[in-house]
Amino acid sequence: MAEKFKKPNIYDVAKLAGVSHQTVSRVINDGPHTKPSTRTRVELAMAELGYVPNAAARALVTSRSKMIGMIVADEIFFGPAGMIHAIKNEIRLADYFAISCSVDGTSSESMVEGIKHLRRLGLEAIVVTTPQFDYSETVRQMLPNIPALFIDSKSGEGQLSISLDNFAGSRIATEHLIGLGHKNIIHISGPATWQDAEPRVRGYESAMISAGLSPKVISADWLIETGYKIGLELDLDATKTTAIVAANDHLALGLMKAFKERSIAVPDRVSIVGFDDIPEAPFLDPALTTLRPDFEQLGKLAVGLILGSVSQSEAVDNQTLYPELIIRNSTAAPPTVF
Amino acid sequence: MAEKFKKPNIYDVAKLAGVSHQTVSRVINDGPHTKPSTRTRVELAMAELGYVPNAAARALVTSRSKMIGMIVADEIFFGPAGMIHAIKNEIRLADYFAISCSVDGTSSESMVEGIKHLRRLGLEAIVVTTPQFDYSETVRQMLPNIPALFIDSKSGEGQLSISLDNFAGSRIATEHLIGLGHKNIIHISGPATWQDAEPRVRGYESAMISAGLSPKVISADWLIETGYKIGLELDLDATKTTAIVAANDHLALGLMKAFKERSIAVPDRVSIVGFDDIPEAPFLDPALTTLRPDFEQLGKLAVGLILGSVSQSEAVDNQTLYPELIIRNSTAAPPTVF
DNA sequence: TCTGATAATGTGAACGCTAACAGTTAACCA
DNA sequence: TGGTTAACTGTTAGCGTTCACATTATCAGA
Repeated sequence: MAEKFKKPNIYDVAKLAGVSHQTVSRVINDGPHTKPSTRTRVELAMAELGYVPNAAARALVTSRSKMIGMIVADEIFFGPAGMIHAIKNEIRLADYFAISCSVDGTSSESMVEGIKHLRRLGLEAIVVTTPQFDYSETVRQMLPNIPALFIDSKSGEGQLSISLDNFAGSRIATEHLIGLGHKNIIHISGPATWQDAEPRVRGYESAMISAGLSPKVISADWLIETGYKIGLELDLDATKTTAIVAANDHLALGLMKAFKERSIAVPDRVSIVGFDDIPEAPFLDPALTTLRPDFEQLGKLAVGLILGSVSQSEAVDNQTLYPELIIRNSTAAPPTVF
Repeated sequence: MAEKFKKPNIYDVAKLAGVSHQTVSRVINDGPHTKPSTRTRVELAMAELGYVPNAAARALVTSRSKMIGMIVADEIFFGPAGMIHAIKNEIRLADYFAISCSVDGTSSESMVEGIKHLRRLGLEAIVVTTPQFDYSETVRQMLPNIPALFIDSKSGEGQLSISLDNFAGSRIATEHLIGLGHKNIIHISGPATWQDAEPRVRGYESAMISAGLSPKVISADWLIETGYKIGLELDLDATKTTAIVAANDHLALGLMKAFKERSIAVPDRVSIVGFDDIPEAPFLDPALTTLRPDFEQLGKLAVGLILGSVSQSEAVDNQTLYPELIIRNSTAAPPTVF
């Protein structure tokens, strides 16, 4: 063990099994034209030597690395984290390797560094999850010749992209409130730099306008703290606001914290809907009504797309990536006063 | 672009620059003995051709892949996620590639599958973050000859391992409560299968015994739901309990939710300390006193260890991986009644 | 028993790079 | 000026695979 241990290669296996290296290669790759008896003999030899095929050598000759790169940003947030995790799992199930690289999603310099880092691996595809900015140009320039998939990217023209249906989700949430009888519903939006934020605004507006109500949007970011600050300042009575569609659960949580301090009852005085269904959501006070995205489905679709087993048009067709509305206790009918 | 595009190799660069391929190689690897003028000439040629070194070819000849594998489990939890993220970043800063593979930390079959998946890449090291079980034997058997680092692993004998000082953290938390005047303090522990849980119990017990108080532990897992259930059933008055050390923030959150429903005031009737400092902690009601681990430090230490720049004994010496106590509003002096 | 197909196996080269060494040029000092 | 050393550059081989092809074994059917 202490002395230099040389890993066995295909020739060592071949010699032990009494065949040529090419036959061993065929066994490894499930190639055709291999007699069952020789196959088992080779397999035995591989086991005995503890042989493990060398991915680098294979990659060199086939120029297929079996690796998929991932550029990820903002993975601290619940949404991105869920997506990334799901995609990684699918990549592995497809017998590929996922190599991810965290970048600062707001700095194109950091982005370039990340791509440079990944580039020499000879990736077969790349998945980019930078929810704040659109780096499709950068990626395409630095990595032409390999398919790139953008998650939650604004500009979907002529490139693989996929996203949760934020529009639909937001619309469903708003309709839920309208269905309960609310008229004055406001939306606390995510930051405009994030690609997710805008469709959530549009979904809300669309539902409001369809119901003959007038939308009102307050811009924010994704942070609990921001929700809290807004919650402290918001004058609900002036606008007769009885319900709020928050762009994510964290904003909703911040609002609730502030309302608690101000003795504004949720949902009696004001209803709140979130977005994400973070693990804490059911245990907040009150339990939060929210939208649950289907990350698993997204992962499957993503990997299907980049590996070419699903075409872009197909993906759009069975795009059942609607978030699901989970109704809990933070939403109720509006107070009768209004 | 449509027709087959052949990537330039080292010879193409050499030809364009009018040098030998070996000179190009020297430029790439910052080798010694290269005249500045030739160096720039080669660099220009590389830029012109868009040359990117092929990692597979290099790995093949040097048998150094520059890749570090990570076997991770339970990355949905805040603690593991933070560690993993930090370690990955450090790996990248060291100019290595991190390839992670998620496994089911409770199934050794899944573990074996994961290792098999990673093994053929010719990893230079492996980091194992399976907070529930100890897989050091499996890893050592399947991947002899490469250094393996275990995070939060119980059995640290003769192998690289590193962990947050859960014992110290838990002790500090308990001492904080004792310092406030509490006498009857209980601990809701994490699941025994997790390697983090036990030192937190011991830290609590140690502080209690040092103060001449008698410890009492209730076993749980990490889930909010479990904290909630325990909170619903707990008879604080019978035991005159005035403070609780929860093994993590989620348990604390569950407790608080239950206590709210039962109109048990926090911190007036009972103080609660958590562990993790999840992003939500400051915005719970009341804001949660908790312990914040230093993941960044852990990541640095981890990568230093596996790449050999830090020795195990050194690591133990400057092991400043104490979690920091963040005091918020969920802890206060005990009610005067008791 | 021979023929021609097809199944099974073997042979050499190539993938793109670096290690090891060999060779050449420049630099210095006496 | 020559000779010695250091700086620079080139040549060859080999890392462990797979690919394309060449070869041999097997087995029908006539």
